[in-house]
Amino acid sequence: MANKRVTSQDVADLAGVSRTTVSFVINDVKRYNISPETRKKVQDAIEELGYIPNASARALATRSAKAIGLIINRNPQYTLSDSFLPQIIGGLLGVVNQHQLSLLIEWVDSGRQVETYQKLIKAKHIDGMILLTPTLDDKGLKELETLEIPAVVMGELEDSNLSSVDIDNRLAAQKAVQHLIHLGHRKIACITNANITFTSAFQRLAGYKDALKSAEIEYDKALVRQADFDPQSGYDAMTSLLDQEKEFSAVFVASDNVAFGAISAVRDHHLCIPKDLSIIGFDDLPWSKFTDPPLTTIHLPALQLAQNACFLLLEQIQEKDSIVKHLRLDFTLIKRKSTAQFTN
Amino acid sequence: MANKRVTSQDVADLAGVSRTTVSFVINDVKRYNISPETRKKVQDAIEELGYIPNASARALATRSAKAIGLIINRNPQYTLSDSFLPQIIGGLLGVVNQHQLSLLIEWVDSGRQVETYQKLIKAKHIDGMILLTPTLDDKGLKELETLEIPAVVMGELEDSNLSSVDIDNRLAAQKAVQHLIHLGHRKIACITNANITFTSAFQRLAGYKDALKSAEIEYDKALVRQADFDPQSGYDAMTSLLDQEKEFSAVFVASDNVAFGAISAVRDHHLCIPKDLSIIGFDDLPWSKFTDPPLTTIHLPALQLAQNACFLLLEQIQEKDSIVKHLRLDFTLIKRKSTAQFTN
DNA sequence: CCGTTTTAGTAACGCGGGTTATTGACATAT
DNA sequence: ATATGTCAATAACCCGCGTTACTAAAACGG
Repeated sequence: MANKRVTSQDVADLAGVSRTTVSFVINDVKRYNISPETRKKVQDAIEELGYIPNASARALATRSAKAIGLIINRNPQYTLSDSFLPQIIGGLLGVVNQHQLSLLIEWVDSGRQVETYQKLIKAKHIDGMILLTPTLDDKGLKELETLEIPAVVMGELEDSNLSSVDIDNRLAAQKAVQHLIHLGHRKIACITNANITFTSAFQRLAGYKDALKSAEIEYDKALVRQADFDPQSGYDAMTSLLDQEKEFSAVFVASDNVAFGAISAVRDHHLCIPKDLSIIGFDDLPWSKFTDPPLTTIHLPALQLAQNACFLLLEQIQEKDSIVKHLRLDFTLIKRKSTAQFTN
Repeated sequence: MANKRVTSQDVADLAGVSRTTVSFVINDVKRYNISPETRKKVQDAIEELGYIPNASARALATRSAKAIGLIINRNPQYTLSDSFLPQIIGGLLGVVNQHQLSLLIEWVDSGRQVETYQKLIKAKHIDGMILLTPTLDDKGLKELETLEIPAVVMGELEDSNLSSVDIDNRLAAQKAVQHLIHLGHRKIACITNANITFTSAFQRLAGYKDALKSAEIEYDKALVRQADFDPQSGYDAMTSLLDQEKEFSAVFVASDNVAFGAISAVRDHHLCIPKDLSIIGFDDLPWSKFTDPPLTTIHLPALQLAQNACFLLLEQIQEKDSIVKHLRLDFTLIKRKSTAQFTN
């Protein structure tokens, strides 16, 4: 490289002051008053040399990385079709940039969560982390609690000491299914968004059951399928439902992404939505209003969830003894055209 | 924090050796032979203390950050509905993890690219960067060339010294439109994927023109609209096309995401795809086969593009004088159900 | 005019780890 | 027995910056 590195010493030399003074100017240390003239001299020198402090050196000296990590707890293949991720990243980047931080993305192999979390934090690559799509069987999360590491989970955990941000998945799912019930449906199938080791899948399924129970409809296992995040799994699940004898007039699909595949399967069975079959989704992805028919769904404030997760995390990082919080944001039932009154 | 930091000195003390030896063991420095016994002692000590080297200190000493950056050159709002981003991140994470690196995500405000690039590199936050969705008017890119910074562009640039990875957008677009022409269509509209300051939009539009030209069809500006990445803009563009007098029997939409909105608009005009109107997309997103009707499109190997971009970047980082390369991966025309023979 | 306080700026150390030059111990050659 | 050459391990310095403790000069008060 032709352009050799510029250090704060170079700035100091050019400005005719000490390195300490340069540091004071840069970090705007109030306690030590430095005269306007020297301040100006330093700033000019910085400008002239195009000096930018070395992040690693800074991190080393201050013991803080000025970075947070987004931890994706899934096999990458699932991530590929995740229409949710961009929104989360967008939300995080907004906040992170505002605070002059960096965003690191990592994905952890299921089964080696503990090591990965430890490595990230101990290496001081990041000051804290935001955990995506937690699973019930993640032993790493338990470990995290004891490690006293700043962390926020995007999702709901039962009796955990980790802060979390999410909507009330269970309640939202219940509302979704109740919407179907209000429309007169009694035989309601369910396709989960994922394997029920994922807490979101578990809770949405629980909400489905709640709704049935409160309407005194018997839960029928034969009407439930587990999908796997992507449209293809939704297609397969719906096909499986339609190919069996069981009758049903509506389906609660616990993710729009999955629902998209499910709708396609319905079409291939030459059934009409919502005439023959009502479908309600979950997530309200950016394209959900453009499906055919436009998808009735639960709107989930993805951007705000991400932003709030970030705020919570920053709070934790700054004050070491901040309280654990479980934020619940509001969801909305968006009625579009994929659900209709039950007609026999 | 209860758990105080473990340094290499602690390891050295426990193992009864010097810090230097610990370093040699960790980095497996071949030149200095250390006896199996001491190696074992050190490794045991590392294990016992759960020692993990501090990333910042390491970066400082080695002058390499062990991290690369993914630079998103767009306003975050556009990113939110980008079905492409997860695939790119997935591809990058795979390679990056394999090489024990970290992935940083940044987005740059248009207009301040230069500062942002400089800041990232000079601060040594990252060793190199991958630039997404370049625009023709990005002065920062020109600057990058002179800075001799490891960088790879995902996209095509004309006469640039920066390495790049992409498909041949222009040719692919041409093939797409030719497919329509082969089906007998002559009046073919076009909706770009984005503003044509984005090179991908510019080139796909150029391919569209190429195809028309080689079939001796006159280019008609009235049949062209610019979209803006997301389905909504596709909906608006298609609506605008349909609402004017001009006739057309097919549309080339330069992005599936945009096409998705466009299809919705067609439906709202009570037209049938492909009977009344053929549509061909571009990108082949994970859900494109589930649209109604399944979308004929250009498949773009997103994962491989990302992986190759990463490989190229790593090469550049390792050997400082590696040659500039412009990789062109293959695309495929995926014929599904949204295009049909022209019938008057 | 001299002690005291304030102000402006600096020397020096530490953050944690990579790396070079050097040492001392031991084996080999003369 | 002395010189020469390995080998294993280490002392010491460097990376670039933050920060504490200290100093010299100026301002102040009586």
